[in-house]
Amino acid sequence: MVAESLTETVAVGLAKGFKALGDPARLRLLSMIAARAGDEVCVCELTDAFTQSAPTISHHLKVLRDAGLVASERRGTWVYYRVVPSALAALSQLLDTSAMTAGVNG
Amino acid sequence: MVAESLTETVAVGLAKGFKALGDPARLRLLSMIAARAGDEVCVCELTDAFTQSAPTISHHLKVLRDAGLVASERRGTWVYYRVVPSALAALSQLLDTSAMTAGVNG
DNA sequence: ATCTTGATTTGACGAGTGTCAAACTAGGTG
DNA sequence: CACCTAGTTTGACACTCGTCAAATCAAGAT
Repeated sequence: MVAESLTETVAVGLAKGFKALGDPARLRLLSMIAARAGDEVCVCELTDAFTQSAPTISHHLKVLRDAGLVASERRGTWVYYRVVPSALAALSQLLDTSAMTAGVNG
Repeated sequence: MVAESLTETVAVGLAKGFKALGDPARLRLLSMIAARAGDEVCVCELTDAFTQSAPTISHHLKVLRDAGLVASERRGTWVYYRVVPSALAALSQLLDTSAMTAGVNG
């Protein structure tokens, strides 16, 4: 990761992703969804695991969805969420590169 | 990354880190600092590269510092910033694990 | 059609955030 | 000392965010 490669435009897009992760509730939501490993998680399961109200959970899921970190699908009465691995990988890679770059040379 | 391993307390700490990255200016700042690879970057260099005012840049650097992502040191008239690789690695790892977990199994 | 359950949307409110101008601190120079 | 440059802190303001209650939408059951 080089400074010149991170233009304002690119930074805005990436920041959107990190911003979505910048809330404990959303981080836990993503964690629970990711733990399903390919399977989806019903929203009802998620709301049950949190103290926050259903509208609040729905709001957080929307933020994660708008950031492209998760995707949702309705099947009958229930809505299922799953992670978007490539999106998470992109964010991870940015930090990983930074860490390595910082440790490798001088 | 398993859902049960991400307790509320842990989530709060990690979210703090991601939250600090959730702003384009801070992401670019971190990028510029990380690009120095072991060396430090003078604040004067950073302020010159941004359209925002010096107080604003100083504020963003403080947010990154409070999140433990960067460290600062004063030498004479100037203040130098450097990344904290372990902190970035921790955040990166969380996302990396998520992505892999989600892609590996069902 | 009516009712029930699951999920999202709307509206509102308090708390937090990004930004700048102005004031202030830290260190060096005349 | 006075002065200057580098950087941070303070105060203020508009804007966003997290949260919930109430209303609404979606799909099935009676």
